[in-house]
Amino acid sequence: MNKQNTPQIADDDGPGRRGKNGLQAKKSASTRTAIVEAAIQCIVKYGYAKTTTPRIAEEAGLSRGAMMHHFSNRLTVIQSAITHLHEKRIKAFRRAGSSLPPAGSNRVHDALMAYWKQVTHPLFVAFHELTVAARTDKDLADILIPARRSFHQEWYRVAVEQFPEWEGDSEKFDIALHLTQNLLEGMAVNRLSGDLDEDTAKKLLAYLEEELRALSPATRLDKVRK
Amino acid sequence: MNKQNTPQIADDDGPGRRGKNGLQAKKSASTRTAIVEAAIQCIVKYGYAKTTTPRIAEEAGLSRGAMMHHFSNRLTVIQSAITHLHEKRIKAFRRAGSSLPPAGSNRVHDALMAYWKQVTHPLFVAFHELTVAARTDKDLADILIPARRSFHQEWYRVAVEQFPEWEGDSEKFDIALHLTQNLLEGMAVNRLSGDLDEDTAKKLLAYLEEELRALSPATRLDKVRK
DNA sequence: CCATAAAAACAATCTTGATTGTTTTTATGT
DNA sequence: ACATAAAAACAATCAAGATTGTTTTTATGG
Repeated sequence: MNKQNTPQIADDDGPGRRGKNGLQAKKSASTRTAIVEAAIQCIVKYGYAKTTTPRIAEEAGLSRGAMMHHFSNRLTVIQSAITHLHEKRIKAFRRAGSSLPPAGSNRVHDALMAYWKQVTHPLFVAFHELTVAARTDKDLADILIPARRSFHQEWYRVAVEQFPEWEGDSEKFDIALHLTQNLLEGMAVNRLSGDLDEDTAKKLLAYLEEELRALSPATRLDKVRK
Repeated sequence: MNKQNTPQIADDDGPGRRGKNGLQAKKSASTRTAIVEAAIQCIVKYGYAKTTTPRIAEEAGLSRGAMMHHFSNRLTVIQSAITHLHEKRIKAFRRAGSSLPPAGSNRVHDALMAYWKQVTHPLFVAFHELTVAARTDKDLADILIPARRSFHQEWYRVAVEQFPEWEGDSEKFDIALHLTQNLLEGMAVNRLSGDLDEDTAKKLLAYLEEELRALSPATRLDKVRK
């Protein structure tokens, strides 16, 4: 079941992948991640359309020629950036999930705040830029959509893991999850364009927290089920 | 490096504005709107970044030279497209608002559906594209942000007009409006990237409708069906 | 006849992918 | 150990295509 989904990009781009170790391999890997992180930085700073190869190279502190030595074309840089971004997001998400308090009424609050922190992070901005660009760029969509699916799958998994008491009521659980996702992401997007001030955001988060508590079976009867 | 351009863009771009009327003036105005609508079409079809002057001209069925005769540069086309878009949205919104049933428990439902229809319309896609682009394009932001503010102001105005019974409880009213706006726009955005299926959307809309009813003072005394 | 719409041609810039040259690291034969 | 060859990292430049704004030419209506 978990066999076909091993998207560890077979399409190894860049120069020789033969040298398993050694000084060169280390340096190469280091420059590659520098380029990839520069690309992400550019997407956040200038937007996807203006994330050009000269800009990425400049941000990474290399010549464009050197960069093209590590990535044969622009799209492979973007592809690596997406997987890099994806892994970082997943990692941050798991960390946030596992650092939730073991039990108590604050768990909903903390989880909500953790997710809000996620969507107000620059990484989300980058993903949002890519998502919008992917709407009209099939090549990009083919790379991005699997990553998005994987992320939401992981989101669901962590949520189930953190709130097992909800498993009995999958209908309400689904509503709670999708409500949270769509509202918070909508808030995040509107916040980016200055359409959502901090004050209103706080109120909405507080309201959503109430709603989630009401949807939760644990507090439905005012007692914690184990 | 810091190109500060004049914000006081005269609304009047294009060729001679002398001929107030007459056949030529009419034709000119007609081609202008054709160009503007072609620009909007391009934004929806290709995205903002790929909405280039040759593409707009092609979409409008003119030569690029003819188009540049009516609009001195690319940004003025975009500016006209934004105001055009803005007016269309406002108009559609007012129409939807005024066609709500005069009273009854279905008014919340109908209003919700009307707004959902708005955000699933291509016009919203265009606005969303522009909004994302404006994040990293100050010239565009200077044009777009006032339009957005105006629209949300109008949204608020229509909402107050349609639901006067809420005026007494402005706190809950604000929550209801912002909740609706952020959730539905978030849903609309996720729908564009295939992250929200129709089924889940329906469930979320139904859930939100319940919530809005619960927030409404009109049905506060009614027992909310659980 | 003249002003405007429309089309075409033009120059400047930018981006991309490719090619070529230079330096540094790694491998190898004696 | 060491000289030398191979490979990789890095840099610089070039040609092709696209986009933008400007200018010039043609068509058309009053």
